[in-house]
Amino acid sequence: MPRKANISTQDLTDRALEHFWKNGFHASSMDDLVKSTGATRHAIYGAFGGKKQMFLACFQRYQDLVVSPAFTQVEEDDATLEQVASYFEIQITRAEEIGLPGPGCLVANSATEVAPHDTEVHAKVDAHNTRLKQGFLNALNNEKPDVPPEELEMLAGLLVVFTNGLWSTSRLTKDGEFLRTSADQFLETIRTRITAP
Amino acid sequence: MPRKANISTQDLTDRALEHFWKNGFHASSMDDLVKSTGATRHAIYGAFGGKKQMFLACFQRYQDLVVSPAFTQVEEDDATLEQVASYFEIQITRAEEIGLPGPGCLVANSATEVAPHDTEVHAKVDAHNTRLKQGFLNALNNEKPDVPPEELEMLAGLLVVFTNGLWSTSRLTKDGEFLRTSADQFLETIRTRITAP
DNA sequence: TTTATATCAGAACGATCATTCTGATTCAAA
DNA sequence: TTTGAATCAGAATGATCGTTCTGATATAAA
Repeated sequence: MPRKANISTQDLTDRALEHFWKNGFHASSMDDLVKSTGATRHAIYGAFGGKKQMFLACFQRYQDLVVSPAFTQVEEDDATLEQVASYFEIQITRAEEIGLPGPGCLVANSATEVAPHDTEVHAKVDAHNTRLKQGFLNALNNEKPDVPPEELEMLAGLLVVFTNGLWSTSRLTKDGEFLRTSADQFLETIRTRITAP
Repeated sequence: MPRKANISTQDLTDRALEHFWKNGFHASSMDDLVKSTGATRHAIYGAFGGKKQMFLACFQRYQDLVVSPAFTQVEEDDATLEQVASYFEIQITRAEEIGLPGPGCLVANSATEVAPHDTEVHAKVDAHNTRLKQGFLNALNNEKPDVPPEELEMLAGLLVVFTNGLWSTSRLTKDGEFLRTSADQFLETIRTRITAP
C-alpha cells in the first residue's frame, strides 16, 4: 500500500473547501472528506480538531479565496456600480467554469443549511452580508453622492437581497446568460432609479 | 402509559410539514418526527413508506397550504403588480407571525439543501420557480401590455431571483420591516422602469 | 546505527440514523 | 363474549456517522 504524501494545512483546507462547497456540510461525511482530501483522519483531526472546526476553516478560506478577490474592488475608495457589475461578472463566469447548475455561494448555502442550527456560522454569514452591504453602499455613494443616504442604504440592502437570490438561482439554472442578464438588468434598474429627475 | 390518538394522514402531513419547514430535511430525524407529530413509527411508515416520501408529501402540502393561497391572486386574469405586492405582504406578515429570523420558504430551502442531491426534489423546485415566473409575467403583462414581451419576461425573471433572495434573507434578519421595504422598493423600481419614456 | 517523534493505514468505538419487528392493546364485527 | 384485524409502544436491527485508538512505517537527530 503506497504511503500518502504529507499535506499542508492550507492544501488540506483548499481540498476540503471544494468538497464542502459542492456537497454542503451535512452531506459531507468524514469518509468523503478523507477520500477527497487524500489526507488521513489523523491529519484532519490534528489540523482542525473536528468536522465543525474544519468547516469553519474552509468557510474562512472561501472568503479569502473566492469572495475577497472579486469584491475588494467594490470596497475601493473610487468604486462605482461599474465595479459592482464586474463583481457579478467574475462570480458568474466562475460559476459557468465550475458548471451550471453549480454549488452557488458557500456563504449563502450555509445561511440556509447550517446557520439556523449554529450560532457561530450564523454570525459569520451575518458578517458577510454586512460586508456586502457596506461595499454596495460605498459604490452607490460614489456613483451618486447627491442621492439621499437613506435611499442609497435602502438600495444597498436591495442589492444584498438580490445577490443572495442570484446565488440561489445559480444552483438551479443551467443558463449562465440568464444570471448575467439578471445582474446587468438589475443594476440597470438601480441606475435608472438614482438618475431619475 | 396513555395511548396515542389516531391521526389522519392529512394532520400527520401538516405536523410533519411544520417540523421539516423549521428544521430542514437532514436535521429532522425520524425520532424528532415521531415526537413532533405524535404519531407512531408504524403510522408514519404506513402512510408514506419512508422519510423521503413523507417529505415529498409535505412539500406538496406546503404548496397547497402556503404558496397557493398567497399566489393564486397573482395568477388571476386581471392581476397587476398590486397583487404581486400583496403576495409579498402576505408572506412577510406570515414570516413575522412565525418569528424572524424564520424558516423562510420550504421550496427555497430545499433548493439548496435537498435538490442538489435529489432529482425529484430538484424537478419540483424548478416547477415552483416556473410557476412564479409565469405568475409574475402575467401581472407585468396586465400592468403594461405595451412593453415588449422580451422585456417583461426579463423582469419576471428578475422578480423570481429577487423572491428567492427575500426568503433567504428572512432566515437571517430579525427585521420584518426591512423585508417589507425591500419588496416594496424593488417593485417600485420595476414600476419606474416600465413607465419610463 | 540507534532512538525519538511524527505520520501513516485502518480497525474500533459509541452514538445516532432510518427502518423493521415483536408483542400488547384496542375496538368492532360475529 | 369471542375473535380478528388494526394500531399501539417500544425494542431490535443493520448501516453510517464523527471520533479515537492501535500498531506499523518513515524521518531526522543522536
